[in-house]
Amino acid sequence: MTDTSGAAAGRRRHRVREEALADAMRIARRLLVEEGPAAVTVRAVAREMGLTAPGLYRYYAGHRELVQALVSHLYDELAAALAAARERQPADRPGPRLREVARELRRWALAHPNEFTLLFAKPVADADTAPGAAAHDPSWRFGTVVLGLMVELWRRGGVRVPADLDPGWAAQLEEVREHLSGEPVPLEAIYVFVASWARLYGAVAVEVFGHLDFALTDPGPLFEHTVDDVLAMLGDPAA
Amino acid sequence: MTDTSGAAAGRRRHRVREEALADAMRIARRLLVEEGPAAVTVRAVAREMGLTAPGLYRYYAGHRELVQALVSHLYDELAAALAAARERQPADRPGPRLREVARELRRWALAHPNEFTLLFAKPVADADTAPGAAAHDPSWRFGTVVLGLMVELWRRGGVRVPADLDPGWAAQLEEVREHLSGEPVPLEAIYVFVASWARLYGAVAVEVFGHLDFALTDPGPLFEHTVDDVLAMLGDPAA
DNA sequence: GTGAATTGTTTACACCGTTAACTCTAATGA
DNA sequence: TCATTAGAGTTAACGGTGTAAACAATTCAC
Repeated sequence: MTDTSGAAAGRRRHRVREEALADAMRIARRLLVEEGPAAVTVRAVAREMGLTAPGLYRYYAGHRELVQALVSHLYDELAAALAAARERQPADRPGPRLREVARELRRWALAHPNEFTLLFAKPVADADTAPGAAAHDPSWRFGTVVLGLMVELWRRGGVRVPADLDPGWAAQLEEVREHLSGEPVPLEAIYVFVASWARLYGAVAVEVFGHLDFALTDPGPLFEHTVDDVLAMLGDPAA
Repeated sequence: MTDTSGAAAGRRRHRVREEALADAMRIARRLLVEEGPAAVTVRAVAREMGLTAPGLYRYYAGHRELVQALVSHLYDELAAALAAARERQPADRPGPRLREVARELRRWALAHPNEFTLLFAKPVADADTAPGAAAHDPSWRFGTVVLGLMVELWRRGGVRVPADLDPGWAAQLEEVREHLSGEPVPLEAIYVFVASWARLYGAVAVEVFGHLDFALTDPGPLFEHTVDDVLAMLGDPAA
């Protein structure tokens, strides 16, 4: 009647499919949050979508793909949260921006322990996360927010570059540099970036997984101290 | 015939039971290593022990208890490995001892990723790990090896205590202090211990979970640098 | 020897991932 | 327009899982 064009119909079926996929993600997410990682199951998601288990196979090739899609979805969400945090500070002050982003990373992780666990503690590297194929994997999307600010800090000078850079690293760090929008960042600075990144990420992980519970009820100040250190290492002029 | 004493029989049945428990742990461990965490299952362990699934319930109340026992077992093994590493350095040099222990922690984690994941990334604190009931939980057994060396370092002086200690921490740190064999360690020093511990643990975790793979093929030197920092923070005279 | 633990078993139920075969509906194309 | 085809969904089935109940057998204690 109104529109019998094939292209429009094609677009519509595509849209419906997209909505079903989004629905599955919404449900999987809720199961993860409310009942833990073990609850995000093919049958449970299918059930809540109003269809039988094999029906879900029209959308995901199996349980593995389902949770992989969820992981990717969560990386995007985290990246968006970090980007939003970054925008809460003036663009010309990368130091405060990085601090805000670091805080948001911790906040997000603490507020979403199940999600963070899924992202952080994938038992074994997915094999396609080998060094080199960095830019394509989902985790890059949120790491890049932090890395971008570090580049910004480097541009303003002040990053304390180490004198003795392990020679074996040149090749890999080179690889990372290529993904930094062609910035001529020296390898020594990239090394500092990686070290800083590892420190922030590690601090959050240790706290989220409760390995500080034996001593601290509020590790917040400890984390602030870590951020101070990292910013000092990156030569934040406002630190 | 030889011995019909009830006590001896009781001891024997007890020994047999202990052996069955040890057997279960051995099998669970192998399954964890060779086929991942998902493979350590009640039925699989029972099967390999030569009995039916419900039979295993005479030894473990359920799947949860089984893997909990495995976790405890692994904590003990890790603690033993760290203690052995500690003994590889002279007793009067706590700095090198701590370095050796830190290296062993990393080595163990990298050599046993599945085990480390199980220990580190328990999705949610087991609720009995709340601050206070520290000394009883299995993780204390291996954390104490590191903490003990830190106390030793403090005793030689040199630990840089922070001037501004968050007042809210006094109570919990006090709790930790009590488990340090009655040493009169100042709370500020204990704060440094916790911070150092978090840093080491976090560095290992980030590496084991592959979050440095995007940049580094060999994060070893980075870890050495972290140990340097920690030892400096603890005022190692030999650093 | 008798009673009671201890250690197993078989059976059963509900859930899981996944495959195969089938139906129905909607888009496609001559 | 009408036959064809691709897509979405179904039911049935297989092997795997955790766990509970009821039962049998062995071994310990007195």
